[in-house]
Amino acid sequence: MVDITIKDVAALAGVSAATASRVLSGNPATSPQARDKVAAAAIELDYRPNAQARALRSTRSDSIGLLVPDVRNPFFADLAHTVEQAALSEGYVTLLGNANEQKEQQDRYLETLISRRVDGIIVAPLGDGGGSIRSLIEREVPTVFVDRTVDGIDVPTVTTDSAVGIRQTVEHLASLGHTRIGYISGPQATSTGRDRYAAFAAAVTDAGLSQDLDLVYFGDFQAASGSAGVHVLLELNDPPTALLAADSLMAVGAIAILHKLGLRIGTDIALVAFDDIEWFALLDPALSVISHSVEDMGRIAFDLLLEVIAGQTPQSVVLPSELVIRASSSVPILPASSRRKN
Amino acid sequence: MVDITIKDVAALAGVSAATASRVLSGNPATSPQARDKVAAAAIELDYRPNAQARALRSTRSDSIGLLVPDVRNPFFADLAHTVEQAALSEGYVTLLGNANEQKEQQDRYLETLISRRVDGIIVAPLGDGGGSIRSLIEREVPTVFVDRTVDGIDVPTVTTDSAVGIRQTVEHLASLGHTRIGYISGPQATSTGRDRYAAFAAAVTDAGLSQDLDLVYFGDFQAASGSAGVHVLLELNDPPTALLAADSLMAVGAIAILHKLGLRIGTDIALVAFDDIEWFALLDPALSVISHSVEDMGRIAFDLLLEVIAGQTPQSVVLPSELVIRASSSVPILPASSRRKN
DNA sequence: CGTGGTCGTGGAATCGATTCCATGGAATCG
DNA sequence: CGATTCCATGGAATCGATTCCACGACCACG
Repeated sequence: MVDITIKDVAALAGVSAATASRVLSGNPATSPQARDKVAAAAIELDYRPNAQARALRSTRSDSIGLLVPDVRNPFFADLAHTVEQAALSEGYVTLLGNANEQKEQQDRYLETLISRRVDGIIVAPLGDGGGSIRSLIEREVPTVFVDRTVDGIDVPTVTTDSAVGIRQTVEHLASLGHTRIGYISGPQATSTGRDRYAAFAAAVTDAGLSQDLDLVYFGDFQAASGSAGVHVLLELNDPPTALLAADSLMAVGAIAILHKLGLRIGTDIALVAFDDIEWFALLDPALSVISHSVEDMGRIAFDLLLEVIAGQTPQSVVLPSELVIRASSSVPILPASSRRKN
Repeated sequence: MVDITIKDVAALAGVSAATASRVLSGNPATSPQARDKVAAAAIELDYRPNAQARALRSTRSDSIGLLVPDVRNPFFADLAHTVEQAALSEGYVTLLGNANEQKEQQDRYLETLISRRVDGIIVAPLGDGGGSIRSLIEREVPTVFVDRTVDGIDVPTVTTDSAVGIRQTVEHLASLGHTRIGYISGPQATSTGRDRYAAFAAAVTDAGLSQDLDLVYFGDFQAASGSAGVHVLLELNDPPTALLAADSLMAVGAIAILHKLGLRIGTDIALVAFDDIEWFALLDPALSVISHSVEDMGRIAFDLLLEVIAGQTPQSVVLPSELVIRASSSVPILPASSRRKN
């Protein structure tokens, strides 16, 4: 690697390194001549400042960290995209990390981000408030949580009020005649897993539907557990006639297994998924979803982070969710006798 | 931000910064007593080395850059995931950037990665060899291209031999009776766009099918252009009876518009997509695809990068592709007279 | 008992950029 | 015209960690 330093630029321009630095960082205390010479020299040499050295001295790195639980989850891919675009427009680079829904990898990435002295971190956290999450707070690294929260850790967050969408969904399914709704839950180690489960339980109770605990399967937000959940729920003596999956990947797993079992979604069994993904509208039948805005979530998270970096303590934001009804949950339930058996 | 430096650790341990540094970086020239005291002090203070300062002095940053054209494209999300896992297992952190299929943003990210002095860069490049791509080479930054190449830039690459899968697809469609295959191409500014188009043209010629130029639509690898392509191709006086989309996002766009037009995929029109995405198997009918291994591509790209960083010049690798036949292209073509009109 | 060698250690230089401080020349004012 | 302010500039300190170099302590050998 051929490295060109500010001294090379200064030498070619015939000024000192100090002056070169001033010109290159837009310090007004420079003469037009110096400005021209340094600018020309920098272009001539194709000079790129060493971000390491700059950050070392000025204690800012113009970079933020974004830690998501799974890049392959379209929701988080979209989130990464919007955060990155928002950050870029403010001159920040986003270092994206992937925790793979594993606390261990999350900790490893947080360590790295801390030691790289990023200016701030946006994280969709998992696990409890232990490990590196705690370090983050103790070291006063500007931090914002997205999508999920952590008990006992008080940082600004951007979350979705899942309860509204889930209540709408349960009421919608109840109005179609469903009395037994199967719920494929997220892990209780995540706040979204817990919140959505609580919202589901409350909505089911209020709607006067079956509160049979067997109707809940606890997955891990990954596709395979969606398949497993469907398997378990359909094995019940009195299986559900409708399913609600707590995230898109588990919904994908559920769809795959329902296809394999020969069950027609929307006719034999209703299905609704949390998270609105472009692909869901393309399925046949199109999937009903509980929708919330990733764009808003990403942009607001970054805005909050900027405020935290500036030393303020902004209020947390809760975004709405709402049911979008499509073909996968629009047909009234058939009498049990006329339903196909698998 | 509360920062604890190596001096704090050294002071608490009662040794000099030099000794503390030696202990912490595993230098053998240290006494057991010093080792114990420094280790205890580091834990006591929850010390994290400043990666900036370390990288500044030692000229390695233990990080690599990965630049993809679009994180929201499942193929690249998967690629990011595999590269990241491979890198992590070797102690490297991956800084992921998103070019958004725009040369300008690609250049901006490359600038940033260069100035952060990453140890190496894996990039799925776009555009010609100008701009920052050229700087990369001139500065001898260890670089590996994945998925795509750039004319005139000679760095190790990992690509897919699209020709085999495309030839299989054309032959397969021909055997079902299709004579007019519509092709939704990627942009000719990318090597994959050009290669796949050339492969398609050659295969069509060899199979003795229509070489009508109107049957080719040039898209941009994004969903909207898939929809536009279908629109244009179906407007032809003699429209195609089968479609091949050059990537998954354009296939998604194509599927969306075909649904809207009321055309049944697999029956009214055959459809095959390049890139095997989990979701494609879930569609009804399941989508035939040209499959190639992202896992191999990501892992090999990282292996090559390690070799380049070590000063070697490894051979480029070309991975195979193959047709996977599913329901979207398995029914022989119906006589034109019996087909539905849109 | 003196010399040579090993070994752990601390001081100081270093990486590249930024920034404080002092300097000298030009400009402005009384 | 002398005194004061202003401003561009270069020298030097600085950020935090690594590493070269030299020093002193200790052991061993002749």
